[in-house]
Amino acid sequence: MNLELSQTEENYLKAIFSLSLSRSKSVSTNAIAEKLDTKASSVTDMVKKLSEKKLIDYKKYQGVSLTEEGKKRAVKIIRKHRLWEVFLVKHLDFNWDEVHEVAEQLEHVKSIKLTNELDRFLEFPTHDPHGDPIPDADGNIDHHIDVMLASLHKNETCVVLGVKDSSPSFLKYLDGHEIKLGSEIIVLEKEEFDNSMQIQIADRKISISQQITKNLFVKKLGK
Amino acid sequence: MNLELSQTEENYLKAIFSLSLSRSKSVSTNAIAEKLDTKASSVTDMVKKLSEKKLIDYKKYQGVSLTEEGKKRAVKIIRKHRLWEVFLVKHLDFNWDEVHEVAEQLEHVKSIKLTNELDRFLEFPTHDPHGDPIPDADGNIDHHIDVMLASLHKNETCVVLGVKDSSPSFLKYLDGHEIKLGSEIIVLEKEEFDNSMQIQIADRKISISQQITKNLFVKKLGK
DNA sequence: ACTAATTTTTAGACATATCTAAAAATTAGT
DNA sequence: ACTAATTTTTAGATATGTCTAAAAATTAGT
Ligand SMILES: [Mn+2]
Ligand SMILES: [Mn+2]
Ligand SMILES: [Mn+2]
Ligand SMILES: [Mn+2]
Repeated sequence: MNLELSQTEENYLKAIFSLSLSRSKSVSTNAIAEKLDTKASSVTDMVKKLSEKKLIDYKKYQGVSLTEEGKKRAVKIIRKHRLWEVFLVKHLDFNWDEVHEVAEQLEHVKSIKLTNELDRFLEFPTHDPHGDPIPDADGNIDHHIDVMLASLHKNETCVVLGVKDSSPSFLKYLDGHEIKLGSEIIVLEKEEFDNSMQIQIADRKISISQQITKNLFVKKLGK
Repeated sequence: MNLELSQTEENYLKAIFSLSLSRSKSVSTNAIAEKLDTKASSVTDMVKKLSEKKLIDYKKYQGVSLTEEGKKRAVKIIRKHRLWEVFLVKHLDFNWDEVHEVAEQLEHVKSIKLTNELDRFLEFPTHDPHGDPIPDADGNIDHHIDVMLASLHKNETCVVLGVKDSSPSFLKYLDGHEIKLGSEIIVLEKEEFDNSMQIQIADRKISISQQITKNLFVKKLGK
């Protein structure tokens, strides 16, 4: 039994981890297939392999969940992914919509020293460029207080903490409207009809659709 | 025909490149097998594949050599490898004997922007931690002026520019004797019998074997 | 030039990871 | 509870990269 995982195996663990956060409980074969853009039959094969390695619990037709060891491995990969994203934005002049693809590769580099030294070099960042929390060296990870902008009411004020969708197209949309992490938003109007919002951000008033408001993590501001 | 090369294919190109520098002309199947710690039969298979991709010239039983395109690819990988080594030593507190293994992984990350931004971030270094020259973005590369310490005579003085062998064991030996890039060395004696040398380095006098003197690139100092 | 040693290639096998198509199991609808 | 739709698994193929053992070609020695 090989302790070193292939990049593919690591990607499966990460996918299962992130799927169990939302849908909780056990994760279906199809959900994994969709997330990884592969076929259900391929997932079944891999799931058997990871199960033999005791990284996931799997019973035929019952879906899968990560074991403690599997969870540990997944968190380590996520830690690396997010640290590299911080590096790319802070030091290599990448925009937040360009980092994901590169971090997908960097996250598989195996060296504990590399990860921890990178963490130190970056001065132990707590969040990545998309507002996602970075696990510490022991695997502890803060979870999102998932308040979406969509849940706010007229006249409430908030600050943008993160994005749920971090696809380049969404991030470019936000860039285009100068919505960034830390931006303060006031909800001026909320349309009953399509749930779009009229908001004030800095000194601009704009209208954004529910597609947008459902993908922005925010913190409500007292008052 | 896939333009993206696998890590394995990249490693073959790099191996062939470095073998053609020393032995020049065409590189033998066995030499590649030894360099990559694999079997001759595996090399034959891969060599056919790279030949189909027009990255090497290959005729049965005649050995191989890189095409222009193959050379370009090899140099790009070497550029990445060496830039990452600089990063690890300068910013992540790695010793020069720890970087190679990690750079072997990092060199395969695909992103031209990543490479060029890293180069800028490092302020366009010309040499890696082992004294090897770093190709520029256009693939231009200085070649070693390969004067080895072994070729010097009694009373000649030189400065250490690089190491030929960059195995951890050799590098640790050098650390143990405080021999670094930039160290000035005076040849005090040269033994006829075993070619070992008595040298002066800083204010210490030490004796080093031919195994060592044959693996240190130096620049002679006028007088 | 012939034989022996060495190098290189081929043949056939195996492991990983993927796919399509068909079969089996589960779930949903009435 | 039965049937239909959906999900999941199996079976069989393909592609990559590796290996051992045997065959073929080259090179070296006399
Ligand atoms: Mn990402
Ligand atoms: Mn991210
Ligand atoms: Mn190296
Ligand atoms: Mn080096």
